[in-house]
This record gives sequence, C-alpha cells and structure tokens, in this order.
Amino acid sequence: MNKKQDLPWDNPRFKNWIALVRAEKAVVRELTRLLAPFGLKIAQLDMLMNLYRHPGMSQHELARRLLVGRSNITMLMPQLETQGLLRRESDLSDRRVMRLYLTEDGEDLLMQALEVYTGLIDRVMEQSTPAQCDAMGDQMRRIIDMLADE
Amino acid sequence: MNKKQDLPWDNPRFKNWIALVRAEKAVVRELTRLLAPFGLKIAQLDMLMNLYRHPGMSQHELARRLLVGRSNITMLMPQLETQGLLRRESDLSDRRVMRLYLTEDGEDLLMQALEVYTGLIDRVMEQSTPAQCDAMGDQMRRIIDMLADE
DNA sequence: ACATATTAGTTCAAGAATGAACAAAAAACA
DNA sequence: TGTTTTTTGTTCATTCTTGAACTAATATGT
Repeated sequence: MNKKQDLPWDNPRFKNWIALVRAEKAVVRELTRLLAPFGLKIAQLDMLMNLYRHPGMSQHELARRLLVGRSNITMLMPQLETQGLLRRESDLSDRRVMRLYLTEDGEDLLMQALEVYTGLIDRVMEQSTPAQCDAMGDQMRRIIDMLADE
Repeated sequence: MNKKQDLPWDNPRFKNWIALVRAEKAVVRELTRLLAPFGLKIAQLDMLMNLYRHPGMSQHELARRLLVGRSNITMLMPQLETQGLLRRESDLSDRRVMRLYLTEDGEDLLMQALEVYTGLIDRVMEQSTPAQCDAMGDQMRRIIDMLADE
C-alpha cells in the first residue's frame, strides 16, 4: 500500500547504500585509470594479490574468492601467462587441478601496482577517522557473512 | 623500499576497503538474483529509478548520473522501450536530445522491484545501528565529492 | 570392483559495457 | 552572416563476464 509514502529515497538505509555503490564505482573508475600504465586491469590485480597471499591456489579456489565464475579465470589465464606474470602447474596428486604461482615479474609488478592502489585507498579513506573506517569495515564484514552462500 | 613491511594487508584502511568491495559485490549478486523474476537487470532498474525521480531526463544526463558511457544508454534503450517500460520523445527546442519518461507499466514494475530492493537493503543494513549506517553514508558521500571529476 | 556422483577446468555462445569515430544539431565567435 | 567548436546520440569493433554443456579425473556408495 502507501506506495508513494515509503519511497526508498526517504529511507536513510537505502540512501546510504546508494552512496556506497556510487563511491565504490567512483573509486573503481579512478583505480582503473591509475592501473592502465601498468597494463593491468582490476580483475588481474585481484588475481595477483590473491596469489601472492595464497601461492599454489587452484583456479576454482581463486574464482570462489574473487566471486567470479570459473570460466572467467580460464579466460584471463592466457593474458597473465603470456605476460609472464604467473605460471600454472598441474597438481600431481590430483590431476584435475591447476596450481597457480606468481613469477618474479608478477611479484614485482604487483608490488608496484599495490603502491598505487594503497595510495588511492589511503587518500580515499583519509576522509574518515581511523575509528570510523574500522567501524565501516566491520559493517561490511557483517554483511559479507550474512550473504555468504555455502 | 621496505616492500615486505608495508604490505597493504596490514593496512587497516586497505583491509576495510577490500571488505567494502566484497560486500558490495555480494549484495549486487543477491540483488541480481532477486530481480530476475521481474525480467530486470540492475542497470535497467537504475535507469528506471533515475527517470522516476527526474522525468524528462536526457540520455546524456542519465549516463552521467549513472557513471556509464553514453553509448551504454543507447544500447539499453531498445530493451526498455520494447518492454514498454519507458518512452522517448524528441525535445522540440533542441532536436539533438531525447527526453525520457517512464510509462505506467514502467512505474508499476519499478514500484514492485523497489520493494524487493529496499527489502534487501534493509536486511543488509540491519547489521548496523542507524547511527553507524548514517556515518557510513557520510563517509561515502565525502569520497564521492573527493573524486567528483568535472 | 563397478556404477554413479561430484569436481576442476575448458569451450562456446550470448549479454553487457566501453571508447573511438561519426552525423546532426546547436552554440560560439568572427 | 558564415565558419568553427561543442554537444547529443548512434554505430561499431573490442573486451569482460557469465552460464550451460562438455571432458577428464576423482569420490562415493553398493
């Protein structure tokens, strides 16, 4: 009922969520711009970051962690492999899985790109106090847990 | 220098930002799922929402507001028009611009979809107190302002 | 052991989003 | 007025992402 009265724009929660989406989009845009000189896209940087932290990850694990389809990983592999940023090795104990490792070049490029990334995030997050920033992060982690589907 | 010591994962700001990105992605995933029964995609819902608030918007204004390219709007138009959700009228005083208006059907569908959308956001935002939620929204708006490019 | 799941990765076709190049209309300016 | 710039929207080629169908390898259950 009351269709006109409870429009979402009057709902603080909704308005704040929309702000979050727009902020995220703006940062993604800027990050894309900053990464271009490295020949890297965000999706690729995400992969490198995850492989740095968890060397030997399988493609399936990587896909799950990045919230993308398995086929997406397959499609992105050739680029990263021919760029020499990572290498794939068949797992000997389970011949279905491919284990992924950064190369030296991949690690070097990652470090350079991360400096740009953290620089941007620092600038962005300086808009808030550390306490606010942490509170926001906690909120986000609660949301992630709530929607975790498995 | 100190490459290993200032890794971004030890940086609270960075960690919190990553959480935000993951939370946003999770919500987008869930929303996509919830909108499927309406035959709507998020991009289309965004357009309907903006046209509801600002009837008669031009495609260019809409693109800027949604942070997408102008061509993107052009490509999405045929779907929404043949679905009968909106109509386009040439502006008489400036024959370059197309003015966009929701149809009755578009408005009806929008209201139904918005109920689902706000329901999800309410559930998601219930993870925080109203004050925390507002604080987060303020942070996001500061970020948007900071990155506003024009 | 053997038939039946399930799982990892690939292939393929389709849908979205982008940016560059373009046409038409309007604005700016001389 | 007439020329040049800007602006609006479209077209097109390209890239990214997805999901379904498929193969090969492993698990499960009897």
